[in-house]
Amino acid sequence: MPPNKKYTKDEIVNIAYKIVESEGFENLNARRIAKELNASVQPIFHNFTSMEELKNTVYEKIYETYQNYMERVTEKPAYKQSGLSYIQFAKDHPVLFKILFMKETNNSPESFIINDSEGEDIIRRGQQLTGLSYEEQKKFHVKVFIFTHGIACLLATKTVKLEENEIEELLTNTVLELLKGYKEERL
Amino acid sequence: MPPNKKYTKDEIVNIAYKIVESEGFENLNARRIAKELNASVQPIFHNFTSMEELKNTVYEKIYETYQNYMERVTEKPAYKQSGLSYIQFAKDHPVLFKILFMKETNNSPESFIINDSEGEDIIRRGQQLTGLSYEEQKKFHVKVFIFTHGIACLLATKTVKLEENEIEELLTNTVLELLKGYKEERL
DNA sequence: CTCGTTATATAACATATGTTATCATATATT
DNA sequence: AATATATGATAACATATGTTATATAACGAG
Repeated sequence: MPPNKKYTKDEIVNIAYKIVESEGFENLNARRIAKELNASVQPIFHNFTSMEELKNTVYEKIYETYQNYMERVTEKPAYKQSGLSYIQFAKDHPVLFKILFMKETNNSPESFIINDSEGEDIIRRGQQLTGLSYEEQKKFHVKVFIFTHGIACLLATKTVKLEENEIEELLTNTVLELLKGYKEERL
Repeated sequence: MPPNKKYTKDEIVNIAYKIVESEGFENLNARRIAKELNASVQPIFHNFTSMEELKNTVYEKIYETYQNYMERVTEKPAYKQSGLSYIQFAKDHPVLFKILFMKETNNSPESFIINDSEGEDIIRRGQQLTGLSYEEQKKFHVKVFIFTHGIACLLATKTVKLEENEIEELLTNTVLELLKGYKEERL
C-alpha cells in the first residue's frame, strides 16, 4: 500500500561512509547526507532512529573495511602480511585508521591483543620462524607491533610518505635486525 | 578612566588550555570558558577578536608545554632522553600529544625532521655512540623514531599502560637490539 | 565631583545541526 | 476504483555556539 522506497538504508549508509572516509565523523550531518542523496532529511530518520544509530552503522562498516584488509592472503608469510596489511590500511584509508586506532574511545588494535586464542596462535606461528620461547616471542611480537603501529600512524597523519616497496623493506629489515640483535644479546 | 580589568588575557587562555588539555578542542567554546571564569562571554571577545584567535593562542601554549618536555636535561644521554621525553609527554598529556602529533592539520613531529641543522646535529651525536656512517645513522635514527612514536601513540590513546621504568627498558633494549642486529647484518 | 573611556553583563541575532510535526502522494490490497 | 499506509518534502522547533548591540558601571583625569 505504501509508495516504493526511493532511498534505501544501504544507500544512506554508503553516502555517510564516503563522507566519513574523506572527512571524518566531524563533517557528517543529516543535511549533508540528504544533499548528496538529493533528498530531504526524512529518508534518513525513516531508516534510522537517530544520527547516533546511523553513525554506529557507519562505524561497523569501517571496521569491516579494516577486516577485509587483515584477511588478505598473499604469497607472503602470514606473519609479515598482517603487518603490511595493517600499514596498507592506514595508507589507503588514513581517516578510517585514525577513527579505529588513534582515538581512545574505540577498541584497541586487536593485532596487539595477545590474550585471546587468535593472539596465542599468532605467537605460536611466530615461534616457528624465530625459534624463540613463547614468552620471548610474545615480547618480540609486541616490539614488532609497536614499530608497525608507528609506521601506520605516521602514514595516517601523512607525516611521512612511503611507497609499498619502501614499507616492506623497512618493516622486513627492522624485524630481522630486531631478531638478530635479540639473539645476539642472549649469548 | 576605564574600570579595572577583572579578567585578563592570561586567565582566559589558562582556563581554555585546561579545558583542551582534558577534553580536547571539541569541547572548547565561549560559554564554557565564561562559566569557568564566572563571567559572561564578553571578556573573551574583548581580549580576542574571535574564538579562532583564542584557539591559536592555546595551540601555541600546548606547543610550549611540549617544548618544555623536550628541553629537559637529565643525567641520561641526550639521545636517549629525547625519546623518553617525547614518550613522557604523550603519557602525561595524551590529549595534547594527539593534538600535536596525531592529526594531519598540524606540523610533523619535529624530532623526525632530519633536514634542518638541529636534525643534523642529532645524527652526528648519534654517530659518536653507534659508530655508523652519516647515512647509516640517519636510517637508524628513523627506525628509532618510528618505534618511539609508536609507543607514544599507544600511550596517548591509552591502548597500553606502561610505567616509566618499563618504558625506559623497552626503548633501551629495542634500540640496542636494532643496532646490534644492524651491525651483525652488515658483516 | 564630574565626565569620558572601556570592561562587563544581558540579551539578542545568526547559523548549524538533530529531530519532528504536518501534509501530500504513490501503490498494494480490497 | 477506493483506500489505508508508509514514504518523502517542507517547514518548523530545540539546542548549541559564535558573535554583537546595548546598557551599566567603575575609575582616573580634569
